[in-house]
Amino acid sequence: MPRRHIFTAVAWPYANGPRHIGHIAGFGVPSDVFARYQRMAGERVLMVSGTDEHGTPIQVQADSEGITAAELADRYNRVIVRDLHDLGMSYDLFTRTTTRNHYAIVQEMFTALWDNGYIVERPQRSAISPSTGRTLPDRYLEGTCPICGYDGARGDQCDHCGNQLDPQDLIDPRSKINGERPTFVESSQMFLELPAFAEVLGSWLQSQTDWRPNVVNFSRRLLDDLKPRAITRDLDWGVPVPLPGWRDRPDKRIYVWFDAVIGYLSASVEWARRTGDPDAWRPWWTEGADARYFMGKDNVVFHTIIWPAILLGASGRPAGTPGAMGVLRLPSEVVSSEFLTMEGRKFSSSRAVVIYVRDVLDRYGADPLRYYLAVAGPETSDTDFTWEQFVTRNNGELVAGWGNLVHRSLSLVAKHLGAVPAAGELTEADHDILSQGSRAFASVGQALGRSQLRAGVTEAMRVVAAANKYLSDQEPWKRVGSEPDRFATIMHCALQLVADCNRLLAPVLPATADKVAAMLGGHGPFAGQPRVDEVEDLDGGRPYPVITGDYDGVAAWRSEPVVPGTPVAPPTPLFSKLDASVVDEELARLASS
RNA sequence: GCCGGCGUAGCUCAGUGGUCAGAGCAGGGGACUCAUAAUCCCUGGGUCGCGGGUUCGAUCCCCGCCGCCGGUACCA
Repeated sequence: MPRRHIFTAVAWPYANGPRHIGHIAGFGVPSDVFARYQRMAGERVLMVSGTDEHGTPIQVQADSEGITAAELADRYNRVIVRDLHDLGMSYDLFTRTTTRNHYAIVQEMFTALWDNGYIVERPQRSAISPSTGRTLPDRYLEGTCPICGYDGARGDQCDHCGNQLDPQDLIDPRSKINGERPTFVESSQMFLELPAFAEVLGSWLQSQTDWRPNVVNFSRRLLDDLKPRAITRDLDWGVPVPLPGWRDRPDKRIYVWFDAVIGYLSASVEWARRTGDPDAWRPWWTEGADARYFMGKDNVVFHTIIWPAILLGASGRPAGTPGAMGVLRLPSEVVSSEFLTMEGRKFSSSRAVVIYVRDVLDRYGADPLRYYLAVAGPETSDTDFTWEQFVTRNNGELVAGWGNLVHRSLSLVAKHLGAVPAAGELTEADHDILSQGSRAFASVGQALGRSQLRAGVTEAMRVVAAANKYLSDQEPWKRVGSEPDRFATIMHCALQLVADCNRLLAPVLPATADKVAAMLGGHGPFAGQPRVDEVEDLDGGRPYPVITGDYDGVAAWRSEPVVPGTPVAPPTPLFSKLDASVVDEELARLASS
């Protein structure tokens, strides 16, 4: 079977701070498990992302710290790169939106849309901060609600009475940033003509029968009321507008969301250029490829409406001619996760309801976190994270389930045999357990290929449990001296199951998988691990770190026979049992931070 | 307000128009000792939110209600 091209597009984390585990649960673990599975299954995967660094929030935060937006973005780009690398995210390229390559591609796409008539200039009335001259987004506006009189109404909506508001109607409007009264100024902005794509988007969405229902339903409703959307702002931090009279203006920039989604394309191009073949990205952007996009549900509108509209318009659809990037394929699936809540509350950095990825990695390691988020993450509905469940899953499933299977099997072999034994005659029980291992590749693979992590991991862990039961039933430790042949056969089967389960779990537990593979006597790459490279900007900009990796030669998604005679050393524990006091410690951290 | 989702054993969740509604964990009992007191077996426990309706029959379909949550795109 020919290898398919599978584009794995991972939502771009915003570089205004460290990421918390809710972010990772939404875009991180699901995308990486999917990509790793597809690579093991033999497909050609291109997985890209980067930090999203433009926009008002970064500008505002930089101002408050007395540094430039670029300096702030540099800082958090580095923090996020380190977090995602340590989490084991196997990007082919994790870059950023402040590269010259990205600027160029964004401008190409803008130009293509402009040439096809899908971008038009219109006056727009918007709130401007008098002290900076910058657009003040609705989220930074507050005032008294003209409908109910509530004083904390946001610019676009009153949290008290729930009515949608026009910012200009706010009584006594003020900036949340510095309290000043905004001025409402009419200025020219560029608008993306979303209504022109309504019909094409409608039939495209209609044809998606196997997406998660929440994504399709939500998107179809949006189509009913599409309006042109401003894609520029009065701001000096962002990609310049590539038009005469606009290009050199210091106060007009492309809106952050327009440029951020184009990152999927620019990162693909950057990856290709770095491989030495500037066109190498194209096979992942043609109709024959599979293009999966992973994100939290707050990003759905950008991936099912705005990004497809950009792709369509720049490709000359529904009318026009393809731009410089050619005809670009639409997402084949938009995979959205719901939200993770934290001990019953919504994540909120400002209210210290937050668990940072870095802290979990440092204290408990990447794989336990990946495992938890894969098996108990917000796959189909909002899901609560509790430390108690984290500890319970870690101890009961990783330590006592999978870790124990590996440890007891390898201990017995190392102690009494020193190498993988050959199997003698197989009993029915032997055949049965071996068959459970080999058959699981189909069922677990099907689940992971459809981004059903919970089902896939649960199925793999069922095999782990069956193997533990097999050992308990066969009681090999009673046959060491009395029935050496039977002992060898049982242990051969046990090691085969360890090897099989290790592959089944490798997409979720890549670091652990490498350890187990090594303990079974393997050499060379097994799961494949990312690395951080410091690179030069390809077009003369500043250097920056990227996450990349060579994932060729990862273990195959099938049962491979263990080889008799391979030396087996005594194992070291794979996971650490967590004391119940961890729960109290972490809760205390939350409460006091 | 509008749109959507959820409400199933103590906890976290799965599930189907029809034999006794399931899993894991927690609880109770037992076996074993290779293994990080890990593993394995047995077991108690549920008006499937409430009230109607459709149907021979609904936890799963429809309506209403209560509760919880999310979205409401110029917040990423």
